[in-house]
Amino acid sequence: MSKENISAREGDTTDSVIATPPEKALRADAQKNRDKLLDVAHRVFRTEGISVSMDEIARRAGVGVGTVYRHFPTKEDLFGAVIVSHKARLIEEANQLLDHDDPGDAFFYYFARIIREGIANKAITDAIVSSLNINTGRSEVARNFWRGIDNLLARAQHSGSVRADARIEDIKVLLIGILQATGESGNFPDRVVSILIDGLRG
Amino acid sequence: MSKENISAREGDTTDSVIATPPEKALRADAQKNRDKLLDVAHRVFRTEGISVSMDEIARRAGVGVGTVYRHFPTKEDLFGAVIVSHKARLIEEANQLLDHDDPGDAFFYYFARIIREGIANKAITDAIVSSLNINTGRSEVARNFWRGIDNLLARAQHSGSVRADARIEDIKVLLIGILQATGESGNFPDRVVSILIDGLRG
Amino acid sequence: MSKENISAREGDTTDSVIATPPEKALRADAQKNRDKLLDVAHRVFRTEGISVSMDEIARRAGVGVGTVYRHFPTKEDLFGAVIVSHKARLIEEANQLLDHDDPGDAFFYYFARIIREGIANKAITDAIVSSLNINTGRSEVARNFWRGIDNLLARAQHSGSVRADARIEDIKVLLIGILQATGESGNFPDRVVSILIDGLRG
Amino acid sequence: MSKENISAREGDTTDSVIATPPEKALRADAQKNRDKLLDVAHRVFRTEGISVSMDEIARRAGVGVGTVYRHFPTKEDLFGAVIVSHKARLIEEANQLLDHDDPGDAFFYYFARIIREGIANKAITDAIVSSLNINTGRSEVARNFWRGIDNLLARAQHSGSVRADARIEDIKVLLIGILQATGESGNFPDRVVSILIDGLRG
DNA sequence: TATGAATGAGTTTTCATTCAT
DNA sequence: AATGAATGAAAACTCATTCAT
Repeated sequence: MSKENISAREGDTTDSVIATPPEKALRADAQKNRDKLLDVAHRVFRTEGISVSMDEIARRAGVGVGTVYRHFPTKEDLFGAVIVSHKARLIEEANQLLDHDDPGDAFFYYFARIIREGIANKAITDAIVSSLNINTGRSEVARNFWRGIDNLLARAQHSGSVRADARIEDIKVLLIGILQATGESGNFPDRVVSILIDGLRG
Repeated sequence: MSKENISAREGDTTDSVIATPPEKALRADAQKNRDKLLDVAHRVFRTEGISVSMDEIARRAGVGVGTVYRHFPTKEDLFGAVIVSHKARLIEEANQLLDHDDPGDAFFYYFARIIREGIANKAITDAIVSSLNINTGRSEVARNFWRGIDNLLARAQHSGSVRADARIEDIKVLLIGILQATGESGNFPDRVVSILIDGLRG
Repeated sequence: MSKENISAREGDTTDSVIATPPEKALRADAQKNRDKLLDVAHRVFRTEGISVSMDEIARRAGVGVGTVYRHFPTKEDLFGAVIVSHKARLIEEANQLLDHDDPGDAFFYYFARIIREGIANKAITDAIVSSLNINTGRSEVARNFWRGIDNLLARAQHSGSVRADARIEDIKVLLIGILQATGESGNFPDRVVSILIDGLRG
Repeated sequence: MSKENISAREGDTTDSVIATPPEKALRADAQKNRDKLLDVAHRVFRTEGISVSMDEIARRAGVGVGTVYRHFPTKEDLFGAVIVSHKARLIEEANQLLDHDDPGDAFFYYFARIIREGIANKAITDAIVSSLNINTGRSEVARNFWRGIDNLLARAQHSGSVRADARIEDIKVLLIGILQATGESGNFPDRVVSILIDGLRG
């Protein structure tokens, strides 16, 4: 598997999916704060894990805690929002990969892609990991995220590149597992990914 | 991989290694409390993870916190004690598997075995996970645990049953990953294990 | 020794040094709480010593423990704050006494002054006592405090009013000793001070 | 002041006064435990201060905590007992000094003697220090201890060697003060004692 | 009588969440 | 709307004292 034979969209960060806030439109300054908070939360959750205090997040975002709570009534909500924004980006990428010539390459590339993203950004790992819990998908985005992979998987299986018995749940487990296990190191685990992909081949 | 062609010791729980309490013999009542505490800690760590408070453990064991601390001076100590008893059992099993006829079967069986144990007991998962971080192995038991797998791995690679480029670190990542990923479900992830094992074959 | 021939500032409590709160201006309510806390801590440390719990201080101040910790992240910090305010006042006074006409009177007055302060406030005693142990002076304030006395001592010795062999360490011991010994009583020990001063005369 | 011109009884440790336990006669083994406990408590209070736990004392004495509490119903009681045994020895010495030729020497020697003892043995310091609190003397021994000094003081004042206005309370404060202040150092504070004695001269 | 296991209130400190300014 | 001060329920751990063995 190589991502070279794929029209890679490395820096593609069109947040079109995130842009839609839950409720009504926010005032400009409120939206700015919300973005700032998500941005800070991303960085902070990535480096420190979910254990950072809300005060710390508020401090780094340069706002009061009250403001954090205005936007995210619960710490879990903030964390969830971080998850969502990351997933949105990846969902888009999955959709584009559906058009790729080689279904096997597309799937394996995406599989490795997610791991790569997660390694480089603990927030994504957290996002994916926690999306297991919200399993059936409390959020639309979480559902879409896994559906994106599922589509690539189905196509790859249909083409015979991926073993027929693999299910999306298994992919979930593999991804979540490897992401959590390598989360701290920061290095892409080539051999391990290679093992997983070989195990997945049809 | 099939565990059937192995003199399986599924229920084998000979705790010969664990049975030896650290110090001298305890008074009857103290021993009863210590056992009760370990028992409660097992169950509680398994279901709720290590986040349970010592007060909660004391409450469920029907003793005062002071008693918990008399037996286990630190929460880490209590957690460690729970872990050690499990690991000790697994280590013993690994050593016995070194004598098995088919090195490949032995390794793959043990690989699955650990996952099975971890699935059944969150404490084991936590233990294995934390032993990765302390990498070189602060504790003798942790070192022995990984050494046991490494021995089986080397033998299986030598016989050609496992791919030559796999290293013990990769096995760690795979185990830790899958254990964390499936920890909540409680079911043995047959297909996922099959994928991993296929990916590991020589 | 007589403090009468000195422009005595018995009640002089110009807190010019203390008056400046550490950081920025606090919100009205926060400042009120901070003041209340310092006030309570003063009284409580004075009467009960530093063994009082933070909960107790919070309770007496009519605030939650969290509030105490917001203002003083550590018990030591709270204690330190109480102390600093007292020492700051005494340091200033020592500096002013350096200008006094009679070096002997100045020294003896200050010597008695400190005792008087310590008698009236157990926190000061504790502070002075603890500043002995940290000998070289962990805190700037502690160093300045003793330097203030040392300056007065040197001047008095040079003028022949105080025995030449006395060293600042001796003064420390005498002050600390008498403060601790009379701490509980609450009365100024006239005769004892007189004895000490006679023993110190040149 | 010199102790050389006095028939010094440096090692004199006849505990005749202590030997009388509060209640009835104890069984031999019980008495042995009581002695052991006092011995340990002496050493331990001296070096660690009153903050040592009862468990620690029991451990060092090689008995169970229960035994400690059988002999001393309260930690305070144990501490009190330590105090008493030390005072008893000093009381005897004071009584013998009443026969000394030079009343001034006798008093000053005893004064220094107590300091010396206290410096060498924090338990004594604690004993004397805490006897201030039990002021009027909850215990007979405490009363006798101070009466011993008072007798020496009166005789010295009558002979004109000690200033007439000094009272036993002042001596208390001076002793307690210097003992507490130099307690940690372990060195006899020559200059400070010299200052005190000069201040006390008639 | 001795032992040491058990107790549990109390200690310092943290942090998600609420609410007055 | 934003702020950040206040809250108080934990959490881990200690230790004087009691009591079953």
